[in-house]
Amino acid sequence: MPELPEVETLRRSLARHLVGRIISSVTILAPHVLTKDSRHRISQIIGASVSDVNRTGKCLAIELNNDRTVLIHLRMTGRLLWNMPAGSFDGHVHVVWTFSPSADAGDPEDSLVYRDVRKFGRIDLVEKHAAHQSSILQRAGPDILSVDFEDFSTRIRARRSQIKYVLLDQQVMAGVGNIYADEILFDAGIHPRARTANLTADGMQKLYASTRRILEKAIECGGSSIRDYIHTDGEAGRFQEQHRIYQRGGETCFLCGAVIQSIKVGGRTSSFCPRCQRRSKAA
DNA sequence: AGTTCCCTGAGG
DNA sequence: CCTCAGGGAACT
Repeated sequence: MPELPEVETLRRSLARHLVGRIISSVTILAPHVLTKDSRHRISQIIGASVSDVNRTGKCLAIELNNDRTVLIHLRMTGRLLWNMPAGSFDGHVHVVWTFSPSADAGDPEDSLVYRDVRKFGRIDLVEKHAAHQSSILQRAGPDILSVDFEDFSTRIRARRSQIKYVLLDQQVMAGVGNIYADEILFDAGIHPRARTANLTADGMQKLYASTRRILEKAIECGGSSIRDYIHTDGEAGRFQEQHRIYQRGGETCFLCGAVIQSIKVGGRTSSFCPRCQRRSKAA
């Protein structure tokens, strides 16, 4: 569920907390969440300091000053929590990093916890120049906010399929998941099952504009907090208050009052307004 | 492009 | 108790 806006919100707060800090220890409680070949190399990060925190799609990259990178993909239920009280640790805490106090500020020792109820998330440790070969990144296309209109439309049109299926395909472009795919398609007035080959020039323009508008607005709101999703410091995002279509099947459309439909596309629940999102018109 | 798997909490 | 959701890989 953390998608591009949630991961970008995380990236910003991690960058604030971590850059310049030295990793003093790593405790692995569930080896399973580390990729196989990184498990025995994890000690390579001890003593290194964090130089930067980057993001591609839904993947976080914690860059270290020893030419190593820690890649983290949270999948469904992964969470990164800053200074989680040790007393509230439960069976879902899988990795704990500690950071030594910075020399100048006299900070206390801080910790970053990786907690993941379903254990779908993955963490990898790679050499910086080989990060794109990690099992977490090797299939990912470019970050969807990094492409221009030309590239965007070329990539979409290269797949002859249902538009929502293509938006969810991280190989085409990375970052959009089920929530934002539904919100973007509603905003653009495009049916989730519209064939990419049938998109008009105007439809493609709208799709590009809506993708940027929705994702950028969601980032401004600190992402969406649904179910138990919270950010590193425990605060919630606010974009869920602006959801107009996601998980609203059976309710009425805010724009036209029609009953919102719920169908499956690519195995994912998809809500759309049958009046605002015409399949035949493709926008 | 559909299915299965991973995994667990939530809801019926 | 049973069923389902869901990101992504792997398989068909």
